[in-house]
Amino acid sequence: MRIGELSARTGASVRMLRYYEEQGLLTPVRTESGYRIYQESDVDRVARIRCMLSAALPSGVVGQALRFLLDGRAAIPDEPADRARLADTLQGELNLLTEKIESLRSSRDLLATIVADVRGDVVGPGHPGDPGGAVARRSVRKAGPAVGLAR
Amino acid sequence: MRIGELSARTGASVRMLRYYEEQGLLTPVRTESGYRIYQESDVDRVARIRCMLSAALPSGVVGQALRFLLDGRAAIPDEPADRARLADTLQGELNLLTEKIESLRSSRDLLATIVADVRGDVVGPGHPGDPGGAVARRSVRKAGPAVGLAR
DNA sequence: CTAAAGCCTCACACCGACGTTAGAGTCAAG
DNA sequence: CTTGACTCTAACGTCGGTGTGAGGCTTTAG
Repeated sequence: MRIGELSARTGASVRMLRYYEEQGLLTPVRTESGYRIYQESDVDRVARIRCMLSAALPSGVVGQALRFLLDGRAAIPDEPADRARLADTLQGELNLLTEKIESLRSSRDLLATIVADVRGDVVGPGHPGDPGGAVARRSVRKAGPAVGLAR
Repeated sequence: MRIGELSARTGASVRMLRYYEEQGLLTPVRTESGYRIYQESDVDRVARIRCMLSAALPSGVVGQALRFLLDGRAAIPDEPADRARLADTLQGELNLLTEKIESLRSSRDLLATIVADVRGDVVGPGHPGDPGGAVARRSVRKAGPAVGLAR
């Protein structure tokens, strides 16, 4: 497919797709006239890219991770030494990714606490028309630092 | 404490601390001569700010979260309608964040299996005493940029 | 008192991840 | 063949988060 279709199917702008290519995250082939031709699998790939970039992962990490996430074992070298090096590299990125996830989880938990407070706590005395449902009422009363830091 | 000490204790540059203030995320008092004076609690606060910013949360959300942390329930609007809107906004961010986390986790898991694959092949059948955690085992032998990261 | 260290406020610069525009080529349909 | 949608490259603009000075006060140590 060409870039317009990929854009439509992924929600990424044409500009973003070209930018990803510039960064080595996508490598479409070209027609004689220079048009980019993408594969079906690139739809998936773009989704991954956007997810990882939106999590503020360095594009180098994104690129490296993508090569193996999407190309699978085909990219595994034969030489044992090469494989060892590769494993270490990937392990480093794995650790980065894990850190990032922990950081995100911490932020999410903090956000969840706040949401619960806003929804629940301040309901106040005698507010008849209030549709009480969705979220539990009990939460932080004095608004202390209820959430720990991850780091 | 003054800005230098806070910088040293948080690892954030002086520039960053001033920038956070500019964005309303920190509100140190000033001496007569204009020096910023921070509180103990600001150490924690900076850690939270950096955590949330590194998670690429929208600055508005960070600001609201931080305002909540600073002012406690005082930051929650009185008007039920305002509260509802705020809660919805935050809930939306919360959901987005949760999705992002799930997606990243799936990427991480995939990456983990690949690493295990590569490493497992390298290590061979019997390797009992190997603690899976640390990396630097039998790595970079020939050295050289086999898998260079851009940037 | 004086020098060094620390802090202040601009203010310009940079990088990543885009948006936008301009000018030109390509392609399918009428 | 012409038109209009699509694509190309190239370049500049923007915005958030930082680095890096310049020039001038303040505080602290000797």
